[in-house]
Amino acid sequence: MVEFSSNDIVVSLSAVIVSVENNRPRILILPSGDNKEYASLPSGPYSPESHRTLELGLKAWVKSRTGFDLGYVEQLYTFGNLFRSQTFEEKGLRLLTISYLALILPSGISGDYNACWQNYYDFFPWEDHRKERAASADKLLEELYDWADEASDRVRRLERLERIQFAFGGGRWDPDRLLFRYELLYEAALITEAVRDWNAWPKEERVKLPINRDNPGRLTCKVESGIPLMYDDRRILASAIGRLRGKLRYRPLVFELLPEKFTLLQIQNIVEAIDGVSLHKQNFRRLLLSGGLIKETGEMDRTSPGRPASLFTFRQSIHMERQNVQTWNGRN
Amino acid sequence: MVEFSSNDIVVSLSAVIVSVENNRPRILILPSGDNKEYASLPSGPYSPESHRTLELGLKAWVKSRTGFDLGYVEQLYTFGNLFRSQTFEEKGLRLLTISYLALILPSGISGDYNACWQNYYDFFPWEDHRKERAASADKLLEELYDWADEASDRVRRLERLERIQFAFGGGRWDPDRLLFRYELLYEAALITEAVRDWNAWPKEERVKLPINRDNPGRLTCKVESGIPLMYDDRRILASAIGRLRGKLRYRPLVFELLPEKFTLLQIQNIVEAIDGVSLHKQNFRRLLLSGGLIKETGEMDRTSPGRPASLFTFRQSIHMERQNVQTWNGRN
DNA sequence: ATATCTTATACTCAATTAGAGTATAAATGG
DNA sequence: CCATTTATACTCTAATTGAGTATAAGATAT
Repeated sequence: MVEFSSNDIVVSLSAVIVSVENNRPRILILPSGDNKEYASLPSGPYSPESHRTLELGLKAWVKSRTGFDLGYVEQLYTFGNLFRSQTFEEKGLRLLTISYLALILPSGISGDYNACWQNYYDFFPWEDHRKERAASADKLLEELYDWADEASDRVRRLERLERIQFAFGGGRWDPDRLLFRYELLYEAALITEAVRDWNAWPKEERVKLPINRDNPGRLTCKVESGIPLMYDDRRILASAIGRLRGKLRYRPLVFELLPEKFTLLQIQNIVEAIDGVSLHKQNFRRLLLSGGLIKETGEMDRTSPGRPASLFTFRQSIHMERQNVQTWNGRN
Repeated sequence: MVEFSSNDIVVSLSAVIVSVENNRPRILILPSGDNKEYASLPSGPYSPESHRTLELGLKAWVKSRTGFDLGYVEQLYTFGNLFRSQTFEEKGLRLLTISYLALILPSGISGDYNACWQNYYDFFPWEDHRKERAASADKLLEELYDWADEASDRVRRLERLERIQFAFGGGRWDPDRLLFRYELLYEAALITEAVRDWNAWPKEERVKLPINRDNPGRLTCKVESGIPLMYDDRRILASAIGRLRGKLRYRPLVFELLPEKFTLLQIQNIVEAIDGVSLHKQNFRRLLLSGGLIKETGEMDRTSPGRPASLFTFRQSIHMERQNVQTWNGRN
């Protein structure tokens, strides 16, 4: 048997906690302040002696940092590569981060905690296409084309163009590709963190960083590319939102974000907020009704103007995640 | 900042390495022997000082244990709960396992390595429905109904029945629910590991184990429920195969398991082997041809009897994972 | 009361896709 | 020539999707 030694590994648990209020998708962050330069996701170290499972560890940390009791929690990805967290690595430690996605109902934050809600489009301004294609998407696209032009040879240039096409969709805008877009923008040094990370490391290590832009210093604030976060927290956030968008399409996750009783428009608004696109109302309705996941309560919602809407509940019978594929592709 | 201490955590990397040969889906395992009671997945501890990334660490271990250079590798899930690995936990260590799925082309194993290929239906005999519904599926189903009857009250009994329905499909058999089925069988103590784990722990801890069968000792070999593996390796395997099945449906992963040039039947056979179901040949063909992922080479395959088949290659242009949803639901 | 605004809901229609099957083609070994 | 095997083309129907139009039922302004 091989000798196990892992004294130089630090395991941390990070949470992307999402809720939607007033058509705004929000996540919980711990703001920057004092000596902290960047805001960060709620997180804490995993300690086996106090936590029976990883998930319980995560919940305990989130509770202690934000006051929230998490319900629906899903593990996402474990990050462990080099060049993620300078402060740890300088001490010879490797940071291993297990990331989680959590969905909760909107609610306030007690004054005891230094956490706050923030619209996640503040971090990805190019992602919100609900009213119209986000302006910053086109600006970033221009910058990406410049970046493609800067490639050292023809093959590399074509490869960059192809990735740009895939990410920003010659044909259709695909909300699920959020992470792919983020990583492309990072590599093109259009994301603040890319430049920050590049500058932080000694010269001889720089080539190993995942930026291959020839002049990474040229990111200035002329392009709106969102608020940076600590370490690679924005990447973790991107992977979480990308996953959430994808999963929403084939699993009944929306109900985690809805009250006991809700109207069909409420569901649609939440899905649209998360996906950043507008949907065809009548078809969305048809899909929901045929899906068999919800049932009418008989009650009416009269809080909004216009004709009152039926209130629905979701069928409790579906404890199991229903595998029913539900798609809502009809754009508006 | 909170004090980080993780001297009591052991991080290991485990691989589920899949290839398909002669319509048999196989995984690489390290057989039991000497003082090892159970076979296990190839794995090794993560050591930050030698591995830049988790994935490189995994590849290095796999190379050293089996001689294989992995190509396509995908991270799956990180397991870290208590009661996973008695040997570690007795020493006060918590085992954290990051699991990976790898796909490779079929090839032999050099005599230098003590690894071997094994059909994965040996571990999940109830999962192969290609020729007909697996016989063991129905036998296990009967046992599960007994288990449901043993529930302490009516509500619990109904909940069990519902889960059984969902897993073994009143309506349709869903290959993707492999993990769900495995966990149900484990809980009903129809999986050898369940009984092993239950017996291994001191009495006062037993209630916390995820088995709530009233008499777990009654698993005998009267039901064929597959070969057990070390620790929770069979659970890891179940999650890997479940994920592979699901992902195969909407991502072009099959090509990792195919040679440069292939016939359409070869693709179909691989998909059928992995999914454990039979598909409608003509419709499968139509789907592949309309998908735009493959192109004809002009050459013919004459190695099999019958009319020769066209040889295809997959379009190299698609570096990016194509998001094209390809479904093959037409059963035979 | 009536017009107007707003949202909900019902219904239509064409285009596409899925599921299942029939028919024919091109090879092989007797 | 035959049967046998696999490949491939084509048909047909039922669903599903994407995009509309039409109508209903409230609140509010005039």
